Amino acid sequence: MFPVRDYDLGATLESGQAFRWNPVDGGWNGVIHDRWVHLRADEFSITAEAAQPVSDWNWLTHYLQIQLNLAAVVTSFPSDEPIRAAVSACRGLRLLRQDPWECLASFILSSTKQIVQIRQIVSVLCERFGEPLPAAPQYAPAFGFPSPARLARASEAELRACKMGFRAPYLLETARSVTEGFIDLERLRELPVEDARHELVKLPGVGRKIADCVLLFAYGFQSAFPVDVWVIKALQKLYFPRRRASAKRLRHFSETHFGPNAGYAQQYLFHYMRTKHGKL
DNA sequence: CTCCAGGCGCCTT
DNA sequence: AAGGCGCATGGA
Repeated sequence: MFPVRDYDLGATLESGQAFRWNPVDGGWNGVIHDRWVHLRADEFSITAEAAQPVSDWNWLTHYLQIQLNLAAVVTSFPSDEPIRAAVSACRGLRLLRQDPWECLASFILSSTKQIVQIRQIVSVLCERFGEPLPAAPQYAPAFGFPSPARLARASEAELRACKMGFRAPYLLETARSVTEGFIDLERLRELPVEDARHELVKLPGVGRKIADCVLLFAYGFQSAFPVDVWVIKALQKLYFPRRRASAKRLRHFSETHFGPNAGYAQQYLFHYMRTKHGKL
């Protein structure tokens, strides 16, 4: 059990940054670095149940970013009305610190897909290509996220059979690039964010948006600001309600307005737009 | 039925 | 530099 304040576990796990958390029994089942875990939360703490005895929970607390000072992050936001409304409506929403390969592969599969569909594709991919993992017996079987080497050995047809459509060759080529050492995902941690982004967008199927998702959700570069259709809607509606702003204008605004934790602000705007503000 | 979804790559201007 | 289009698949 981990004491936490101001942590909305459900919003965090289901806000479209990770795709493998399933709500069960008032909590969530998921897999972190090949370890099955059941999480539940109350007002003051998060409780974890693993399949096997755990002596060091660092993998979990790091993933959940339990030690992060959220108040300090929120204080760094600009004090304008839209971001205040988003923060107020999504109190306790956090950013996870995910595995780079799983995050990269998942977001390659995300383009022009709804979150529910991304979850479905990733689920089938893990069942077919991931390693079976020990899980608590009363729950569904668990699988690890397939390694780059395993997916590199798959055929494009096998991947297409997971319903990923035209994204299959992108995932396959990227898995091969990682396996063959064309890109070193661990080394990106040590690079400046611009250099890490430059490396990521070399991969097929990885443009600016998906690269920024990986930089933000896996590597913790909190200045990375993924601009997708929802964020464009949010920026347009909340910050430029009168005139239509070009994509370039919105991008420039996103890079200059939100400060050092812009990526965190982005997640609030994204979640606010999707859940609370969506029908406007 | 049509429209569009946490885009990207490639082709025109 | 900026904009248009096709790409699979399946909900709404």
